[in-house]
This record gives sequence, C-alpha cells and structure tokens, in this order.
Amino acid sequence: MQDIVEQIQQTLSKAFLDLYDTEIAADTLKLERTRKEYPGDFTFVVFPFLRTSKKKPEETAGDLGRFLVEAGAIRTYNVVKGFLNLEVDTRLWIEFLNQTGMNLDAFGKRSQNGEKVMVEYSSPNTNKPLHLGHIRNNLLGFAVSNILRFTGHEVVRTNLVNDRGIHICKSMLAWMRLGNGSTPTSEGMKGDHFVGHYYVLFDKEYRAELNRLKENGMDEKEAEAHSEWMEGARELLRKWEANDAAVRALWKQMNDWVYAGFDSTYRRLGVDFDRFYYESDTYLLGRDLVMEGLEKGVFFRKDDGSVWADLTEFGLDEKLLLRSDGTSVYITQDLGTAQLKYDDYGMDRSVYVVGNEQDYHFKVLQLLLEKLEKPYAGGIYHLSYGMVDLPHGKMKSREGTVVDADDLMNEMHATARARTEEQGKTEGLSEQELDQLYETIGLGALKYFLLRVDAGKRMLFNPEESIDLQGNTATFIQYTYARCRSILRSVEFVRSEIGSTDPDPLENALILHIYAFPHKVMEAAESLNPSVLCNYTYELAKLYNAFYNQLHILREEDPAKRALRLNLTHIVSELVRKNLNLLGISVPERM
RNA sequence: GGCCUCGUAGCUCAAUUGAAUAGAGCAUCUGACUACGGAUCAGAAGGUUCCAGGUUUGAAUCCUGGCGAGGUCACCA
Repeated sequence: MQDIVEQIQQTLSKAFLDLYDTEIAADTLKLERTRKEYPGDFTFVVFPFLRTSKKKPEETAGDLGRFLVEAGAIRTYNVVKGFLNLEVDTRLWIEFLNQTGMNLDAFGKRSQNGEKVMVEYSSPNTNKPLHLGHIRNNLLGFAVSNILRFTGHEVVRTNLVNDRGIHICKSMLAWMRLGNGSTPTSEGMKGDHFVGHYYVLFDKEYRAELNRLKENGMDEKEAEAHSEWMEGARELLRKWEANDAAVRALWKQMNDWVYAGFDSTYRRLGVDFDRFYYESDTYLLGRDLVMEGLEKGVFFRKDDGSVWADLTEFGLDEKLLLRSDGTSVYITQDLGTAQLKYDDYGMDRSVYVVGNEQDYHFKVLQLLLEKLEKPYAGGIYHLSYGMVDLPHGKMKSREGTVVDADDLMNEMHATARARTEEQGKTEGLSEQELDQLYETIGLGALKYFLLRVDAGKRMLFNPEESIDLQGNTATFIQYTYARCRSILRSVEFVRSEIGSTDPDPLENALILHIYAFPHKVMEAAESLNPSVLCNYTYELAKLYNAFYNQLHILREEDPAKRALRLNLTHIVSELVRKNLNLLGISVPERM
C-alpha cells in the first residue's frame, strides 16, 4: 500500500504539470493537518503557488482540488480562501489501520541506516550526589539514545566521569581530618551522600578559616592564599599526581563509595551506559594535539611559553591551550578525549549532553578541532539544555537549595502512593506490586515533567508544590494505557481485520494522529528533542479519551465498528507503551 | 562592556522550517457515573505573543532598534 500523503503529493505534482505546465517535486508540496474547525484531513496552502498558477487563490485551489478528485487521490475537497482542504477516502484509513495493526512493533521504526552516533551524558563529579539538574541531563541523554536507536542509528552511550581534581581532594582531606575512620556502612549512608557530606564539611572549615584570617587583618585574597585547609587539598592533589600510594588508595576508596551510590541512583532512574570514561585516564591527553596544531601553525606560543589559539576571526577571543608551565587546561583534555573516543569507535556524530552554561566551551572545542582538520570535527554536537531553576533562581549548595535526586525520587514515590490510596482501586495487588506501581507512577511523573519541556529551554521547578498527577502528565498517559489494557483483557483481544465502515469524526481524528507517528518520531530524532515525543503521546492519549467517552466499544453491535474500536484501542495502547518506554517511562497494567 | 540564549492566559508549558479565529494543563466556574476504569470527559472564562518600527498576500515565528531576565567571556573544571 502506498503512503497516503505521498500519493496525494505525487498527484498534486502531476496537477501542476498538467494544469500549469510547471514541474514541482512532489516531496516539496507540504500537506498540513486540517484545523478542526474545517472539514478535511489534510490542507494544502496554495498561496506560495499563485505565481505559477497566475490565478486567484480560490480558483487555484479549486483547480487542484478537482484534479485530485478526478485522479482518485482524494474523496472530496473544500476551499476556504487559499486553503485547499482534502478528505481522504475512508477505505484508505481502514486499510492503513489493518496494515499497521499487523506489524505494530515495526510501526515508525527505521532499519539500520549505518550512522553511528555517540551520546555522552550524565558525566558527574565524584564529590557529591546527583541533583535535579543531573536528572534532566540523564533523562535527556537516555531518551535521545533510545530515539536514535529506534530510528535506525547505531548508538554508543558514554559517561565521562570526572573522578579527579581539587574537588575530590577536598572531600578526602575533610574525611582524613574529621572522619575518624567512618564509612558509609558505619554511618548507614549512601556512598555518594557520605562523600558529599565531607565535601560540605571542607567548605565549612575553609570558610571559618577565611573568616578567622580576615579578622586578623588579611584581605580576601591574602586569606585565600594563606588558607591551610586549601593548601592541604592542593598538597593532596600534588601527591595524587605524583602517584603517592596512600593518597591513591584513599582516592580509590572514596570514589568507590561514590560509584556504589551513583549506581543505585542510575538503576532507580532506569538509565544505562555502554561505556565509561574516567578523567583520571584522560586528563593528560590532548597535549599531542596541541603540539600538532603548533606544527601546523594553527596555534601559537607566547613569550612565556604558553600556547594559544587565535579565534578572533570567529568573533571569539584568544583561547589558552597550555599553561606557561606546560600543563593542560580543561579544553586541552577535552580535545584529547574527543580524539580518544573517535579512535575507539570511529563514530559519525558525537553528541554531548551538557548544560547551556558550556555553550561557549563547545563552540571553541569544535572550532579547534576544525583548525586541526580532524575528520570528526563536523560531527561534534553540543546538545545544550537549559538549567532547572527554582522559584528564586538557581540551585545553590551554599544556600541549601539543591534538590537532591534521591530525595526527590522518594517524594515522588510517596506522592504517588498517597494519590493511589485516595483512588482506592488497587484491590488484589500485593505489597510488592503496589510498591512497583507507586514507583512507576511517581518516577513517570517526574520524568515526563522534565522531558516535556523543550530541551534547550530553562524550566522551573517549584519544590513547594509536588509534581502534578493530573492533566498533561505521565499519569494521564499511563491511565489511558491501563484503561485500554483493561478493555483488551476483558475480551481477550486477538487482532482481526476491520471491515468496511465509516469512522466517526472522533475516530477519524485519532486515526490521523496515529498516522502521524512515524513522522513525529523522526522529528524527535532529527532535532534530538524528546519533548516532541511527549507532546505527541499526550495528544494521542487525549484523543483516545475523548473517543472513549463518546463512543461505545464493547457494547457496539455493528461488527465492523466494534472491530475498528477494538483495533484502535490496541494500537493506541501499544503506541503509548512504546513511546513512554522510549522516554524511559514504564506503564502499569492496572492502576 | 563584548558575545550567546530567552520574553506567549494569573501560573507551568505548546505552536518558532512564515499561513485560517495563537493551543494545552494547573488554578477558577458550570455540567456528565442504573459504569468498556471519573487519575476521565463536555463546556465557560482567561491574550496588545515585552515595546517600537520594517519585510511579506500573510509574522508569536524573519530583519533593525529598545526594554527586561539568564548564561558566558580564568594560566578553574
């Protein structure tokens, strides 16, 4: 069966040739969904083609509409100003549903296209637990990876763990001085929270020390320079770099505690990775690339020995690549890591899921790789997402406004529990099943809340109000799924062909929305934007609910209508499940 | 200050490859359960799309200027 829209486009193209003697490629003739206040399935806007037709909008639309009907591409049409509204023969829709239902798993899915994409996300520091911002990052990276796989890309999901540096040394020092040999086990704490606790203690001690020094007459800078706590941390970093056995052992111990904590958070969030990179392995990389750039003459050395790139031709500044003492800076190791990843996987594209505060950094990274004429430079893509703001601005650890990831998941679980108990519809579920259900609903709501907003935009989270379970939420969509399943279970649904019947307008709207799915999931993949899929799925659930409330399914006596409605129920439920799964959200059979 | 984002209903968000009367949800108000699941549905009310110009048959969308918010411009990562 030929695609319905393509068929119309090709006939339109022929119409332009026959009527106006003009060749226009079929796939450039855009068809939109007809607005609901007018009759029609698709709308062709003729305004851009008045120069070719040399006629008034209404006449042009009439010409084209007549041609389409005579060619048998549509059933009927109507013209409103320059808008040509087309109605498709309902037999085609029934045929579409029968074909879609026959192979639902493959609906919208693309076969392997040979493109390999790396998606790096999460990339945490190992000195403190994950917070709300990390959750947005993780969900985006995971969902984007799923969507890319579904649309035919080979995907490698990576996590570049920042496991070394001055921040980890701060936690280490505080633990050495104040820990008394305690461990996560002895304190009954999750490892990442345990280590984060010492990071906070360091900061407290450091600030207290600065205040003492300032009271003794030093200014801010002097005090910082004389801080014994900070010097202790720097000393640990030097020893770490010199491979001091004791320091390395403590460092490994603290990181392992953190990893155990991260692991359980990742597992609960449901995200996963194919490959971990660690900065302790990669932080020395990149210097070779800088040397290479010097030889090629695309970078330059200043009198003090430091190495720079001149990016003023791109409207940016000069960028430091190696310090005067020859050591690396952040961007240097990112250059090296980019090369390492490419050597390891040879991917066509490399997507970095990183907050928009690093827009400048990634612009520079790509320019530098282009200057070095690296073949992978063009494939570097910064998937920049907006910060999650609180009502009074950013999360600030010093002000204690950081929304902890684990706490938030617990709260969502509790909210889901309270709401479910209010509903009182869970007879016969075991304690374990109930717990699973609260997790499905609570985390679903959290994930959908974070994914439904366009990734590039900043968004607001109000900790005072718990995340909604009504309206445009995962709960609403999950409820629609559970309801569909309840119907299908009750008749022990087995798919059968739908016979000839005229869909009701509510059914028609639902069919058209189902039909749009392959296009929508491609849009989500191309724009690397899961919110497209959220909005699509919400709309799908809404259309189904409207249909459900108005029309009988099981009580319908006309066999063709009943088959149509049962098939719609089946297709919607599977599509909902598939989409939520792509977004990392699970669905309950009952709720 | 330079550069980059963003500004849509009281609130949170859609629509940004230019198209018909700018759409949802929350909150507010009014209706619908002798049941295929009311975590739902139907309806009401709510808009100078920050402001001023410009391009266009047509602008929330593109251009210019202003106002407001955020980010960034380290020999930090």
